[in-house]
Amino acid sequence: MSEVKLEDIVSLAKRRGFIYQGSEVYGGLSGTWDYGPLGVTLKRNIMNLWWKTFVDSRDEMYGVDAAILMNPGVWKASGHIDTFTDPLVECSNCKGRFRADHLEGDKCPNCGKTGTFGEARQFNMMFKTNVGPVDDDKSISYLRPETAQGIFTNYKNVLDSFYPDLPFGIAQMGKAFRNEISPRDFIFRSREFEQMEIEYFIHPDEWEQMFEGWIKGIRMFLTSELGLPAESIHELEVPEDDRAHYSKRTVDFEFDFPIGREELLGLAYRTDFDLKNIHDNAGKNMEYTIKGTNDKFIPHVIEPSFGVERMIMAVLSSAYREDEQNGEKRIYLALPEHLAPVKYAVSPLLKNKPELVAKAREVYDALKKKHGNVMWDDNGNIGKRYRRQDEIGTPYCVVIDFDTLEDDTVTVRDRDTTEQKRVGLDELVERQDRSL
RNA sequence: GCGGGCGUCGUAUAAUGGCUAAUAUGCCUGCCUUCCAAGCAAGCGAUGAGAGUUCGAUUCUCUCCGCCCGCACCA
Repeated sequence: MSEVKLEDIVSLAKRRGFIYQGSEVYGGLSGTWDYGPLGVTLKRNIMNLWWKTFVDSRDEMYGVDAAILMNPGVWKASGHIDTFTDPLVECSNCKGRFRADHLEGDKCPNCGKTGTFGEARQFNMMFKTNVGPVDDDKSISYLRPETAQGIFTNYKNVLDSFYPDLPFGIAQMGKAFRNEISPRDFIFRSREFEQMEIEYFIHPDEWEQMFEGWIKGIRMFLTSELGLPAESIHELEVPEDDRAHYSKRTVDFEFDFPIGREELLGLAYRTDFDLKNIHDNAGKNMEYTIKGTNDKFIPHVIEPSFGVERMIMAVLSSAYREDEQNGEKRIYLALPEHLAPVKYAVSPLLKNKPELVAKAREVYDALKKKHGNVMWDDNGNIGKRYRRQDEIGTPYCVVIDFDTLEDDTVTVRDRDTTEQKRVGLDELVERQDRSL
């Protein structure tokens, strides 16, 4: 399973309508990806599952959906304008480029020459744009490089509307943009991506136990909900040197991707850094008063930050299977049933028998009405349909044959075992599955 | 962003400075088919974009775009 190659996933994703290169007909645009009919469903299933797990099924969570364009003051205060701007210098000898603030002296780390560096140039990883019709310095804004700030800027609004007890959290899913120097590895690092983030507001005295609680919650989500194999998930305690300056503890959840072990999501204790910024810079009181007391303080924050595309890549690569069937290679996606873009494929055993087709249509309509994500498939022969559905991860293929006409039972074929069971129609339609 | 490699139907591959760019698979239409890519027949579908050299370029050259590998980057 660790032998899954990224190119196999990319090829399947394109061939079967999950993920295409962005702007492909115009030659593409580096770092962008488009989701096809199956991909968008898979993606939404994952996002809905996350929302259901961390927001809908909890009492202390609140959702928001903030604007992508924000007042540039946000990015000044957050440090993004300063720290996302890396001064780069170029060596005139070997043409290598390096971050000026990472160099020791004027010796080129590549070719070893000294005194070959030109002037440092700024490179900002935020996408800059202009708000309003006038293109001048005053109109500059940025596409958000993270969704977190849209939560912090609404912290006060949520307080005013709900005044929840601590601890409570605000969650958001949405697009973020980073002008990466080199987007790579399929959807793993792209310039436009989607985040799912929570800012969990706590009393500072409780941060350690809250942090542990989030570690457990995340583990549970990755394994029980997303169905990722526990042995492929690794928790990395990020050492102080590698942490953001405001973070007192960060744990990266890493995953064994086809491209190697890489970060899947991050969990960071951000202290009161962000709210304090707003408190100090925007002149707004961000303090929280414990109800019935005069105990006032700026809440601290624990931030789980998920990348949607990385979840998708983890799910796809851990679901990708190849095995042998009658001497032929069989490719299938062992997706958890509740994530699969198509849950049932319905076929008449034979396409040229009108009574079978009519009955199959009935079954299809009934299942579609009940479950939504059901596909009609009468292409070629039955074996071909099975293989086709295997590749897109459809857990169940329902086949209507001559017996169905007699006793209202159908064949349900299982994707992973390829075994077939005879199931009553009523039982199938009323079957409770894990809904999203 | 640097260095190297690469770019041919949806996918995977082949070939060529000159006839209609080939094969498999896929897709599609018809026939057939009583459970794991069967068969028959017809069809669709590509030289990434632009410029140059040339009588003629998919092939050679250049620019751009994109992909892959390494370096760097990944707040």
